[in-house]
Amino acid sequence: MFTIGKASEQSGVNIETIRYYEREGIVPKPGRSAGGRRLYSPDEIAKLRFVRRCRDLGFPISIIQTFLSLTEQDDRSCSEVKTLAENHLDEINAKIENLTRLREALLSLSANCDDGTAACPMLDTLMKDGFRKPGLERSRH
Amino acid sequence: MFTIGKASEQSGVNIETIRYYEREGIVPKPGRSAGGRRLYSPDEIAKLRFVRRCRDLGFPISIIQTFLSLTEQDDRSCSEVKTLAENHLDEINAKIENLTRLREALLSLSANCDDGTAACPMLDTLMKDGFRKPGLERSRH
DNA sequence: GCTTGCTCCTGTAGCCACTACAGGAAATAA
DNA sequence: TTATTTCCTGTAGTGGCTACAGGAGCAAGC
Repeated sequence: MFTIGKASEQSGVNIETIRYYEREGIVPKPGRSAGGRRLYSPDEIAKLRFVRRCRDLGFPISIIQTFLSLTEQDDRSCSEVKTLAENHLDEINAKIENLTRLREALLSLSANCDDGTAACPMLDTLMKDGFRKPGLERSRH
Repeated sequence: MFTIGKASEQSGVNIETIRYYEREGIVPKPGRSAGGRRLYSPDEIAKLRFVRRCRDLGFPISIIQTFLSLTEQDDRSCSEVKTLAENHLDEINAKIENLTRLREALLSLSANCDDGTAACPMLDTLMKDGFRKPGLERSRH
């Protein structure tokens, strides 16, 4: 059994984040030592690592919770996982497209932006009428 | 002069968001009618529209505030704008790269994910040791 | 003048996924 | 026995909004 510091090291999940996951019920509450400290089994650490990897892949917590419950009952979970992964892929593709359009818009806006001019043509364009939104939806960084 | 509803329509900024911008000091406080309602001049509406367009381009509020103060004093603001825009472009490019790597990782993970299997190879891989992070940094949706 | 319905007001809380304290207790090292 | 490190709980902050609740103002129709 490992204290939260070791669990953090081995899973790659920040200590504060581990406690946050516990509070939110994303991972089950671990046992405690006599002094009241959290003690993690290798299995519990594997679960934390799994959450981190899914987060690294950009999955939201709500989907990860579904994944975690699917790993408990193993009958025909795979097709559901695939669907969720495909939906996530669609979202990633949409984001890439959106950012690419943003890049184009920014490039053409800042292209005329050269030193020495009193009024900046980029800010000018953004202030005036007639400028159109570059993409489909706003990128929420 | 226009009420907040008209200002929202003309600027494309949500009513609640306009009040939020005012609270946060992002745009100046407008005048009020006898009954206490906000009244916006065309110039103030143009400013709101400017903020929305910058948000659509993905600029954070802090940068937009710099832009707004640069439009007040027009001496040689342009080179500063260009620098900020270029930094923002770098960030956008980094995000696109990151998301592209994510897509590759997800594609190869879900490729083996076919129906009928009891244990899902994707969840399996994510649970086991040895899986490596796809990109440089985590994509925060 | 009165009702209906729309717009507006303030203030507060929620969203997501953390992160950063403060103030204290327990475990370990020197 | 210190000194340092690690841990504990609880709360508040991040960004950029969005969504209420509970009330007031205002315009149009009857």
